[in-house]
Amino acid sequence: MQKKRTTLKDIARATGVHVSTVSRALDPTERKSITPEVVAKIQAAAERLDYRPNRIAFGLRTNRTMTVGVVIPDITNPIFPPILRGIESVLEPLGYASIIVNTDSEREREIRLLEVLRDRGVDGVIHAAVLRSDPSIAKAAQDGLSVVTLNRRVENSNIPYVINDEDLGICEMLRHLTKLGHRRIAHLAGPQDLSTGQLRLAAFRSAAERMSIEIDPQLIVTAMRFDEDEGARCTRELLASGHDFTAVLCANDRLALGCIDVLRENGLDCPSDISVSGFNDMPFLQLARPRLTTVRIQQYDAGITAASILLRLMNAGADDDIPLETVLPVELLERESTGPVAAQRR
Amino acid sequence: MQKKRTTLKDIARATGVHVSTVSRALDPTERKSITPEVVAKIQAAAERLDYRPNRIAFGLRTNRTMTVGVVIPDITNPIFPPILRGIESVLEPLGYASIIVNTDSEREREIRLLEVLRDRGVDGVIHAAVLRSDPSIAKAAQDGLSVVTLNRRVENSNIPYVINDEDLGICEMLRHLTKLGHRRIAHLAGPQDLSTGQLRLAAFRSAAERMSIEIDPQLIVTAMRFDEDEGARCTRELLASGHDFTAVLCANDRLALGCIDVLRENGLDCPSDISVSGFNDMPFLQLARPRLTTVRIQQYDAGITAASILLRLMNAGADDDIPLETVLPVELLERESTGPVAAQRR
DNA sequence: CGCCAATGTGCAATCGTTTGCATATTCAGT
DNA sequence: ACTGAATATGCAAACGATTGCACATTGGCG
Repeated sequence: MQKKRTTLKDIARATGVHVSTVSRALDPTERKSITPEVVAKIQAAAERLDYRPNRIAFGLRTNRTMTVGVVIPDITNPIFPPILRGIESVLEPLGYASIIVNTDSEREREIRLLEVLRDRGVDGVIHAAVLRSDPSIAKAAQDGLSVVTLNRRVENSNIPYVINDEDLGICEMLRHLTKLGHRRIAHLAGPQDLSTGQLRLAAFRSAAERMSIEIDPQLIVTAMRFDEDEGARCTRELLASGHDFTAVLCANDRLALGCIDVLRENGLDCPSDISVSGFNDMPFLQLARPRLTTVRIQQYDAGITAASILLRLMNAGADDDIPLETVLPVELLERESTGPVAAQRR
Repeated sequence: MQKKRTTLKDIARATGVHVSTVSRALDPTERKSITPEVVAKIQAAAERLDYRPNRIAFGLRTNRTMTVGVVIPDITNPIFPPILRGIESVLEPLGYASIIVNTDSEREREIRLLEVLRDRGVDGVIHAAVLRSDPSIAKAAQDGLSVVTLNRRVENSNIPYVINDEDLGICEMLRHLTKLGHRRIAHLAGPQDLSTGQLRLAAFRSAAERMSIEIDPQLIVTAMRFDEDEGARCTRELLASGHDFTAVLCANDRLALGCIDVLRENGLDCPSDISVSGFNDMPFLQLARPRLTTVRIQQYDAGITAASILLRLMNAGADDDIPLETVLPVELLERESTGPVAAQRR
């Protein structure tokens, strides 16, 4: 029932020229081949009739939809909104719109949603939910779809990725804890099929080795998801194991929040009994008490960076060489959840 | 550089029938007019060639993009992600994709983004960022665009809207406070150009009247935005006014969080000195201490409801009568930020 | 055996653009 | 004034689907 919009044909009729002339007059790069006064006439008519180009027809003809897909695990996870705003801040001014889809970290969903995006002819995809080995996205990239991955990377591929300096973050955190006197340090690792989980665990191991801290293998527990429930479960496991520890370095903030809750349930105070650290500095973390010591990652900037790379990818001359890896700096935030190792141990 | 996809024409060539026959064979509602064996042959070919319909071409021909626009103030505000998931949960299975845009509550941005959405030929719009009087969206609806507003409503229009039972929520909160003995109750009102702000203030006034509680006009302070900074500012104003109060009923959670911070800065404990209440029960609120007494609104369900109504609107026979107003139930959550009025007043 | 209705398929136009090519006009140079 | 280039515009074919209509085939029935 939409009131019909004015088309090139309408303008052509109104100005007495051919529709192709109108098309050229309205296209900045083609405009030069048209007499200035007829350009003026056409622009005036376009203005008067309130012409708005039909992007669908444009898309069909040119095979460019000016749309990008953004794949994330779950928009409800607060680290993603800032990323999305970052992406939007570079893409939207250029006329791109984005379609955001949530995979809930389910492989079938991810595959299906990727199909959906391709069906809609997106010009590119920013993917913040890839698995470490992810054939579907690799294949899409192979087929010529422009793809950038964010926060994670798919191995053995030449898909550009933007990640945070996980290594440095973990390393600084570990140094921070040792400086406070901690030696028996547990690690709540993230899911190992996600590159962040895997990277942070590897970073933990290698940093410990470098600093000559002996890590009891029993003190490394792996979560199946990055959420509070898993943080709680892993902490219970840790306590049940009977192995002693004075600090827990968690692979992200949500694990840390779950961890602190369980410690409290068991009469252990954070930080006076046990220190706990997070990773990400997610939004709203400042509401939690004790305020969590964590590693800040650049969420908004990550979005900006990924979008910029995607742009270059989409408009790439083959000449253009796009950086495969971009590592964003991180920052240690010392707050209240970590403190000096207690004098008397439990 | 995309590897070219298979089209109806390819299937037609492969099966030796006309492209229109292929189209019909693949369309469930048209299928019945084609001989079963040729349907089978066509489907087999479609399968074999991995045919995926081109939605762009479909959109151009049928004027249906199977895309809806979702307009929100800011995805970074945690009440929106659940709403979006709710919307997605009904629209995505039906083949719709959504384009989400952030207005940052700026009128020009809102107008421009609405244009963007219309340019892209969205089939409908869910608008959670309208102003109380909003000509641009009213005009769009007039032009035949399907629109539903969410959380807010535009006055003097017949645009269907989904809101929460603000009235009931405020009323129950006020009753809760009075039951605790509070009489001198302040109100941190939201922006009055947003219908939630306006509705909640009106509800506050009328509920107070119904309960015969006298409200000092000086104890009503209006925020310019729904955020912590404004909550803080208004609370300072309240304290500076010198008027006495024992409770602050805030128009939303973020105002309440800002309020509590400022009270604490001034040596006032919540709830033992002053009770504070919020509204929305936004995600991550449970991290805050004291845990905030608030009114839970149904965020996910609001998304579901709005999407369902939009669907009916988009597929409306004129016969179909769509509810103009949907009011979702709310629930009072008594937590720690409200308590009995202190024996000795400051 | 012939006629008509029913059924299945093909034809071609259409949606609104873009774009390679053909054509018409202008203009400069001799 | 005539040729040839340069320049501006028009023509028409795409892009990939849908859909009203025409046509051909079949089968039933008198």
